[in-house]
Amino acid sequence: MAAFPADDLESLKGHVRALRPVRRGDTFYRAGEAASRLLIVHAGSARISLSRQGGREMICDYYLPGDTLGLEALHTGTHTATCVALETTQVCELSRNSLMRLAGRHPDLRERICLQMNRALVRSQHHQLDIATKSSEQRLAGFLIDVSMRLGERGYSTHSYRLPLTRLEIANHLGMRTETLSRLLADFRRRGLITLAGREIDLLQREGLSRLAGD
Amino acid sequence: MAAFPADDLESLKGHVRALRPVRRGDTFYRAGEAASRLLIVHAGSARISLSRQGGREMICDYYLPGDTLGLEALHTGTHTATCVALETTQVCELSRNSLMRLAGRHPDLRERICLQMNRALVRSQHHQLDIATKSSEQRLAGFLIDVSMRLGERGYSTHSYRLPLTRLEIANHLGMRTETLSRLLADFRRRGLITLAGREIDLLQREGLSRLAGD
DNA sequence: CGGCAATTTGACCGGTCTCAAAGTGTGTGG
DNA sequence: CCACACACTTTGAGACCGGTCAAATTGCCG
Repeated sequence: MAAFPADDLESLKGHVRALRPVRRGDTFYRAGEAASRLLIVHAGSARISLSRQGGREMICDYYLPGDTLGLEALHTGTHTATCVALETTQVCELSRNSLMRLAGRHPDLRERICLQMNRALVRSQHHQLDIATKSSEQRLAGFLIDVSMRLGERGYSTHSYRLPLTRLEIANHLGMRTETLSRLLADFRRRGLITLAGREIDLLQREGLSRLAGD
Repeated sequence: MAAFPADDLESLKGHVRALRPVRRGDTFYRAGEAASRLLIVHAGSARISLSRQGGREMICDYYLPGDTLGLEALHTGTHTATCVALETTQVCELSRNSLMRLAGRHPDLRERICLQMNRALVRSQHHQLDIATKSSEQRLAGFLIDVSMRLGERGYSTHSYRLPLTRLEIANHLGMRTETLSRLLADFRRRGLITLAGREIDLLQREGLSRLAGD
């Protein structure tokens, strides 16, 4: 999911409104609610999740600064997922009405929106592939690399970072149990692939992890 | 994935070109190829799949008459998935150029395209959820219901139909092995939930299957 | 009708899950 | 600033689902 281009935000000036920061766990929107706006992450991070009756829930994806929240609901008008802040997070809002009005005048704006939706679709399909065909170990290695790359795109270190999700959230996102995740992390550490202290992680052997991830 | 509305096709007259039917196994496009057009299924069915080096591949979704093929590539210009006919299938093509040109003049056309992409995204996320949180049995029950509903939307019987995919393809789509699928189908039959002869299937207890599917 | 692909069935194995319990952080209120 | 409570994380033991390998059976197309 590429960042929302800065020049684009520029052209939206006057239509985008910065909201006050929210804290970890606060909800941006819930599945079933009417969707009235698009949110753009300014600082912090967020996750979207789906849930089934019965309590089972899954974190479909996570979002970093520059990413757009609420795309799933853009054209239906109703949210199909729930979006929650992962840490203290600030977003800007763009109302659906302004967006619709602007879309007519700015072909490149709607290009960008569609492009982001496109990327979300491709990401989702690849995650499907991973969950269905890879082992837990491969998925975890892939995840560590994925986070690293996305942080890298935003100018942060790709080698050493703070995990944006808790163990519970990571396990859930990868379709495994926290116990399994914990064991795998311990294993990676034992093999010298990473160092780990709480949420702080160092990728000691990117190559090794990439190879493990299996593509 | 809703069907492409008939009145919309009407308005596209002169821009949409019917292609000659292709047979089962023929490829509409491959991952990596340049994307120059959108395809709309007229008769028959198709599937899209992703693959990793190493041969592992996954069928992400399947498409029935009225569905649109190639959405994943609409804005990047390069296909990220491979699309293959499931049976003798006829599609209509709409070139990307015409589409871009038309999009300016027809706000509702781009609404529709985005809406379809939206639906594809939501479907993909839900499939993620299913693969990650449901048992093989639940996924299979859910799949049988899903096919039934999609056929129903198109005016076919929801009770009795011909499976659009082979066992291998179904298993792959659901993230399990053909052996597992075969055993589960045998089980469903033994329990009186379905009858099955080759690809012809009857859902004897929709309710039971729905309950099994778990939501 | 022959041959090959698709499907089914069986036996066994292994990766993950489940249940349980012990550690480790972390935030809040006193 | 400390201490307590509670959430998060780790570790262990055992069970089970689904995968793997192998072989028999069925079905389909030339």
